Amino acid sequence: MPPLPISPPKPKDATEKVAHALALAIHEHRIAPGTKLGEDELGEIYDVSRTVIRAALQSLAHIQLVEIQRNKGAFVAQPSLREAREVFEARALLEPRTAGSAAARATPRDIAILKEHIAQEHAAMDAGDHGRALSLSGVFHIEVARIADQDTIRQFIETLIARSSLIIALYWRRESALCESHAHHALIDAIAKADAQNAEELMRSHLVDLNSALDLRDRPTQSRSLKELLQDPHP
Amino acid sequence: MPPLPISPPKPKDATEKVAHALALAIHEHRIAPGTKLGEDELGEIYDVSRTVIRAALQSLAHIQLVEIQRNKGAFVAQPSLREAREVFEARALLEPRTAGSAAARATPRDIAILKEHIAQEHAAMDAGDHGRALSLSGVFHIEVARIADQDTIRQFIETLIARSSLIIALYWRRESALCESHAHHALIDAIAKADAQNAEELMRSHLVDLNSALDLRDRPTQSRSLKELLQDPHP
DNA sequence: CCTCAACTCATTGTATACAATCTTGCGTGC
DNA sequence: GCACGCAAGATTGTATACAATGAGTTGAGG
Repeated sequence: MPPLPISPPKPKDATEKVAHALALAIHEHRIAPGTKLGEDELGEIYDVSRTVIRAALQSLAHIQLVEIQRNKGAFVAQPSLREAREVFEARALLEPRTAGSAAARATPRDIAILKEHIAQEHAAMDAGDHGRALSLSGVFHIEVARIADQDTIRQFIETLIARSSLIIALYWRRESALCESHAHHALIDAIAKADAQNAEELMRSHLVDLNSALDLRDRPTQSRSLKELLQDPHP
Repeated sequence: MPPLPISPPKPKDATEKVAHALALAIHEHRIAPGTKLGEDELGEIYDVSRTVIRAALQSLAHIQLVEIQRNKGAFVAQPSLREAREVFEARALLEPRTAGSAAARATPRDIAILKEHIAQEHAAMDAGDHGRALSLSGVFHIEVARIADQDTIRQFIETLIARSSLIIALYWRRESALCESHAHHALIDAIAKADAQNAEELMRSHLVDLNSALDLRDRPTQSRSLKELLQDPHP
């Protein structure tokens, strides 16, 4: 039996490598929303040509992790309040049912993979690496969707998780705990018991909790700098 | 008041132009699933360099209209039976609620746009241009999602509609009618009356009808050539 | 001292050239 | 005659070079 694949399968070509590396950096909050991603700069960092960089950026733009402005370049996306709300509405629509399906289909191996996730999340937390813990908790949701064995919906959820990472970076209420591993642990239990209804309900409340850890209220002025607001007001 | 925008906004750069042209050709069933899309060939047709063609193909690959195989090239996608079922499951999950939202938000102008769609569908049908009629009926669904004013879900629906076009090309039961304009007309009425519940139910049954016009039963052997099946068994 | 405009420079959009990989056809050996 | 292997052609993957657009700067004029 091959080792448990925690991360998605290794990318084969240079473009995917760069795209994954960038996506990971964004998910782990090592690059802030709004950051300019210059092509030459990235090309030098990853030691590939701009051709590869551009392909990777386009790929990330399609899942809305970065925003490409014609003749201006690529920036790490800054989801608006409205987009943030939409993303979590869509997650609330898709993920609970998916968790239920996962509970109905999960194999012992799947459970092991999920538990391995939890372990890694804890390890990252203990190491104080909040970015990595957050990233892993996103992958957890994707893994649940994978177990549900619905590729189409899983792909949608992947993009929603990706955008959620940006949303958390922008709108997380710092006084809130956002300690996801407890909710994830309960979810694993339900899935392991093939209790679809409970899994569905746990996922639903987990998403509600996540939402309340965010500050998605309307606000007259944003906290970001005026310059950023003027150069990228989400047209 | 500007003219009613039936099609999405005009693409600005060469890449988008090519991507839209290719997507339209696929939606109108002018290119069959499985067709090889050579880069040089397309470059000559659209009079742009392979750089542009590759970007367009990657864009289409992301919405799964084409499948790119490393070092082999791009092909018009051939959704498997399983994928076909998943796509319609996802549509059933997303579109009815979206139609309900659309009914709650539609403006008179929105209604006019939808009616214009119906008219164009009828015109295409009368002209015997089934491909164009089919493509327009897809755009109708996208337009409903736009009216619902949920960009995130609209984007998901767009990809589902795109793939549906391929699925219809592959699995349509020719004895079936697939005459969508009646269902669309009823839907417009419900939306115009702001009857969300009725719109939701009409969309649901419309999707059921669509599904029964397809033959998604398991089949031991496919109707396509052995070579195609062996070179692209959907790994 | 401030404003505006033109120019320079940096960055992106596109095209072309080179390298790597796959397909295909032919030739050799059995 | 058939199968295997090798080589030539074709196609994609990547890098580089050129063109076009935008941003920042510097200078003159008010």
